[in-house]
Amino acid sequence: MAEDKALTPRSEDFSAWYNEVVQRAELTGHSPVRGCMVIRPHGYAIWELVQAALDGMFKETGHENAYFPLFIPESLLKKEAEHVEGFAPETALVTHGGGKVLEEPLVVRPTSEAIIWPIMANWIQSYRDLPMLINQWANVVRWEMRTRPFLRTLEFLWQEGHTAHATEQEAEAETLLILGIYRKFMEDWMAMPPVTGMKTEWDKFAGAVRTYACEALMQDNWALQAGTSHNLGQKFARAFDVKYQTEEGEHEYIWSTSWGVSTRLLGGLVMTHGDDLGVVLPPKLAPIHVVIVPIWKSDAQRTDVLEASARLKGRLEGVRVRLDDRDTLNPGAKYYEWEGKGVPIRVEIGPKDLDRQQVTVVRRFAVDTKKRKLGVAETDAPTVLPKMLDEMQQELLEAAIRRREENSYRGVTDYEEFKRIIATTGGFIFTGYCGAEECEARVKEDTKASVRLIPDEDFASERYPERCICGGKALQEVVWARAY
RNA sequence: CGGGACGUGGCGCAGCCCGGUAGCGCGCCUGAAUGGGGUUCAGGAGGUCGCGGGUUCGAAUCCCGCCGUCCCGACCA
Repeated sequence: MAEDKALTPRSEDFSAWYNEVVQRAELTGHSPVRGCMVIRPHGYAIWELVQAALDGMFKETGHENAYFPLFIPESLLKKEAEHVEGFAPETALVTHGGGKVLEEPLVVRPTSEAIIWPIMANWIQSYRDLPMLINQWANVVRWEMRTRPFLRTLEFLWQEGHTAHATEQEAEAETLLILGIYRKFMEDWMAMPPVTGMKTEWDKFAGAVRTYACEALMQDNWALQAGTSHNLGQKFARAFDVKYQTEEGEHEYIWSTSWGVSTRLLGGLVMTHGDDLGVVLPPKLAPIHVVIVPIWKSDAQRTDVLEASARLKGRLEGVRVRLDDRDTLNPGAKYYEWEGKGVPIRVEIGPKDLDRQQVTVVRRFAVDTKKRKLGVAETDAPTVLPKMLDEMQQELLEAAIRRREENSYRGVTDYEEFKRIIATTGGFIFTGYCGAEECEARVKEDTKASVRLIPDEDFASERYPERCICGGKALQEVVWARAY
């Protein structure tokens, strides 16, 4: 499918590799619109698995889906001062409709707080209506200067949760619950273990009181902000006049949250696991778990191997199997194609296998390379393959955790050492921090690394240095990295 | 938005300097053989040369303007 036989190796040019690999795997395609991408069927199938898993987790925790309009009257977006300041510069504005100039321009949603809260305000009357836990799956538009497939596009798909609570504590609990769900999803499904924590004051969501985030380390040791959960306090409630009546008959503003993950996750998936052959998919998010490649030389063999292939396919319950019986491609060509797309397991069935009553099983990756290719008795395959998929999922996670730990540097105090790490290996650098925005700005200027977050108790060091890397007194610990 | 490069069949490119009516590789279609790591041979289809204007007998090629893409920077939950 692809024009060149080999991908640019990751070690040579990670960015070029990334662009090539998403094309090679047919995850994305070019569009005639600047900065917008096409998500092709294989990419969209992965997104559907992401959606299904997250949607289930949201519903288990009491959330319901709804859908709100794409367009936001400009006046509504302007109601929350910080929010508009943050988003106005990157919005698309519809000024004409039906051939006429609109009386009021419509903003194409960059996020939906400004359209959701005026509507939800009417849904909420009483304390009995709370908490109100709403999610929507939608597309949003942000007019970014520079775009990259999945990582930053003008239009992207995401989910955005919006919840209303009676108390500040409940809103904070919700914000943290979702952060936990995101983390669990990234670990258990994506095998992309993030570091979690809180954003600095100046890096939080426009209009939030606190922003929590998941930051995952990619193979080039740059960080990817993979999900955010915001405690909005009463800022939006006040801006959009969202009140409820308490048991005592008083009128109070609600406390709200919002949270989201997007198709950017797919970029993270590629950059976390991909190799120089293409994408590597964790089995839980692989649209195809097992591809069967039949091999034959004569028509008689063709009949036999196709029959054996169909038999195996029928016995693999709960496994997503694809039988690649195209006779226009050589087996080798098929291997490359499916490896590029990240299919976890390939099963080859040829005359030699039939003779031995076995199938040849080839794993897309293997920590123990001796296990990459094995003969498995045909009768055992239906039990061996599902087990193998579970192992692969686990191995990917373990490898990613190992990589994150190996590339995390703790207790760094010397700025020269900090600069050296950023300039050579990169990774997460945990340091003491004075808390000054100017301090981060200077480091950013010097090294392009930024404060990713203030790590939560699961990631914080036992003791962090007393001094910030600027030499000032450290008030807290932060994690630095170069970021996408 | 500043600096640089580039827009030519689906993809990647050559041709442009020195104007004469478009070519290569991959992919695609047909047929045959092949088939355990990107198969081979033969035949074939496919192009408003980014858009608009100008110069010229004649423009992919020269000139002007616009649009777009990529890289660096600025910007970026």
